[in-house]
Amino acid sequence: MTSDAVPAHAPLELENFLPYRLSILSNTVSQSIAEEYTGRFQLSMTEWRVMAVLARFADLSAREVAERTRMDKVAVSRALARLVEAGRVDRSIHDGDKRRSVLKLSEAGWAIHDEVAPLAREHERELLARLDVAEREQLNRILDKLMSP
Amino acid sequence: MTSDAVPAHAPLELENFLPYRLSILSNTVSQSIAEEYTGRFQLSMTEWRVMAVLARFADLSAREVAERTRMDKVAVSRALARLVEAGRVDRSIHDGDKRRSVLKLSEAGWAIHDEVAPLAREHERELLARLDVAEREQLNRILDKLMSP
DNA sequence: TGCAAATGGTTACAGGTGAAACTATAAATC
DNA sequence: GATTTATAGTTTCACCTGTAACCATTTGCA
Repeated sequence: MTSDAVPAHAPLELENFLPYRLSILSNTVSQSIAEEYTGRFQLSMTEWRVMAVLARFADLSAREVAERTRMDKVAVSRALARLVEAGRVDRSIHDGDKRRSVLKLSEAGWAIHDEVAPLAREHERELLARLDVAEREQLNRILDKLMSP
Repeated sequence: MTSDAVPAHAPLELENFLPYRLSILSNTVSQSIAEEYTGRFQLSMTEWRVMAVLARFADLSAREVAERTRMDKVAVSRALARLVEAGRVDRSIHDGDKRRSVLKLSEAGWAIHDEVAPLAREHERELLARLDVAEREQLNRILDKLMSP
């Protein structure tokens, strides 16, 4: 008989499983922001991330953009190709190292940035509005701990 | 002169921008778990999610799996096709509705589940070990608030 | 009953993605 | 200074993804 040999299995409760919860939340938030700019500016999420980094740190190389965005260097290369093609990013070659590119937002890139950045900020504001001041501090501290090396 | 007409621009500080931090953390965590099973079991992340849901709730339809995993119905359809093909999920047809499928893990599916689930749990345990008890409670409460409808 | 609308699921298409291979340049080593 | 090794960036390949169109079945309703 097998009646006393049935294994327990112990399935995950996805709804309480932290990695799953983080994934759902992150996707929901990122997608709702992306909806605002993908249609309006023909801008993919990876492209926007590259632009946001170049807005904050000018004259980066492609590798540095990849490090800052934590994106794959191939993804960055392709996003940059589209952004340069669209005239949103200016690419030149590094003075002392002909392998490196030197990247910065163009006028047109800044114009888009200055429209998208407030939209993104507004989404963050709405999200944080669900939390009180103490919870926001807690969240920041917790994320710091979870993301530390 | 333009010296008093330079616009502020106000780029996002990605490193303090909540949606971005969530995205980085979520991707890091999910990928480190996925590394454990993609190579060993030829199992994609979407397939694992489908299996985890079917482990917890048997006899779901594909649409119900999509709802529970919050995945696109097309993604679910394709993951199921692969899982059924690999003999990891049994698919039959609903009694009173010939459109619906009725899905459950097979023996082989359960065997994989019983290896992967502990790996996933161990990763969550390691992640949560960075937090004290109070912080864990705070995180759960905060995620509930952020994810509520 | 008959027919339009809704639903479950799959397929086609048009991208996007990472791993690995590749090119060009620079740095290190001898 | 020549040769090996490392680095920046692109291209190729094989695969994954979402949207829209599609088929089959069921439901709603006249």
